[in-house]
Amino acid sequence: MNNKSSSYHHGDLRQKLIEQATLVIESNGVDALSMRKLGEVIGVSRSALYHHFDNKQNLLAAIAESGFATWQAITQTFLNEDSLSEHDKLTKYVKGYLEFARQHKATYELMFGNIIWQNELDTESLKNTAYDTFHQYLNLIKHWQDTATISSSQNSLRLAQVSWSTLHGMAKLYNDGIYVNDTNLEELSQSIVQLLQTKN
Amino acid sequence: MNNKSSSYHHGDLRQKLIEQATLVIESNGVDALSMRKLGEVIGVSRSALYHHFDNKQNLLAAIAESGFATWQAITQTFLNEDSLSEHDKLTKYVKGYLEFARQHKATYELMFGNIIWQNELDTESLKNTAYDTFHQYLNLIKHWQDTATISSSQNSLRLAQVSWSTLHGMAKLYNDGIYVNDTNLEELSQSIVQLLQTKN
DNA sequence: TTTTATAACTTGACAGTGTCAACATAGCAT
DNA sequence: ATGCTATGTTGACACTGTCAAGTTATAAAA
Repeated sequence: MNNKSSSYHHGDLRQKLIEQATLVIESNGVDALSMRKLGEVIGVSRSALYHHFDNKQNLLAAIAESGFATWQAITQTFLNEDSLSEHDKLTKYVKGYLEFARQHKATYELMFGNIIWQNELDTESLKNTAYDTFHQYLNLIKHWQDTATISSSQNSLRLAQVSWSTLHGMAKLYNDGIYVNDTNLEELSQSIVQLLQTKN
Repeated sequence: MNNKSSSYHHGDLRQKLIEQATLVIESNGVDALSMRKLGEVIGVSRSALYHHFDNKQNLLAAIAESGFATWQAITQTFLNEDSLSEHDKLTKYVKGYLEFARQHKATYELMFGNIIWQNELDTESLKNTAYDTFHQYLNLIKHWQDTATISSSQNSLRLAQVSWSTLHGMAKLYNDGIYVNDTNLEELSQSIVQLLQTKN
């Protein structure tokens, strides 16, 4: 009775699934994630997962959402540090973005990948979270333009879109194995900041 | 001796497979491609494909390689037009890149995706082709810096990496469904060009 | 021309996948 | 105690990529 009751109802299975799935994809890639194996590792039958996620894609979406939360927490940490200059915050944002993408390759892939964005899923809250992240970035761009930290010769929205594209593109090119030399990331961060600072 | 043109039951199956597979992925996405169905549609057994490609990934790599060839041909067309100014060529390159990515979503995804770049496959020639493409872009950046078409305040290699990241990131964000408004692409192209032109 | 070697192709099989229907149980609220 | 619901299980289905073993068509060699 003791062992049976303790092993039947898992209690926090949903959270455990997200955590274990994240572990798997970060060490072996998104494609290596199997619903059946995931249940096996946790010690639960293959169908149990479907009481917590309608399908595999929704599990992946949950991982992505927790990824956005992590990134939001990271940025809040240094954006609230009063001792940092605006320029330092900009540099930290750029470097931090690329580091986050590198340290959570698979999660980052999910956050901005077609698996989540091209299909109609239960991703309403995820899409809102993602939009919040971009909206916060747009506000930062505006603020840095106001404080003359970066060039204000361009429309804020477009500059935000273009510069975020740069961050995303570099993260992808690195993560997907096209930019292989990791010591470059520091230099490339500097280049991005420099490009944003140039005026005309 | 010319082996590939020699006709058997099917003539040039290898080429047909690439063409049909491209059709499938461009209309239904890379994930929708099934080796078995592909053979079925062409009228050949499931195992026939493996006499032309060691595995599915190598078929995808072949599609990617033909994608690089297409892109190379497109750029050559307008880069050789003497009537165009350097500034026009730059604009055409940026707009053309984003349009190419949009018109060949799935092929573009393969060209720069982890499927090809993260595994060790028969991709030596593919990787060389890809490297040639980037090398040509780097030379263009140098040339445009020499002709004062764009800013020369940054190291050429780094500027090439950063600006290519911008192109790639924007293409990905658009293709993966995060940037949904297609009328933006024209404006965003202008923004990229403008950013490259600014001097300090 | 006949033989032979080889490239192209087929069938059968295996291990794996996501997901659903049907059933079973645990634990809580009534 | 009774019933409800969340949570779990097993069996099954229709897929998937890929390989081993066998077959045939065609080009080269005899």
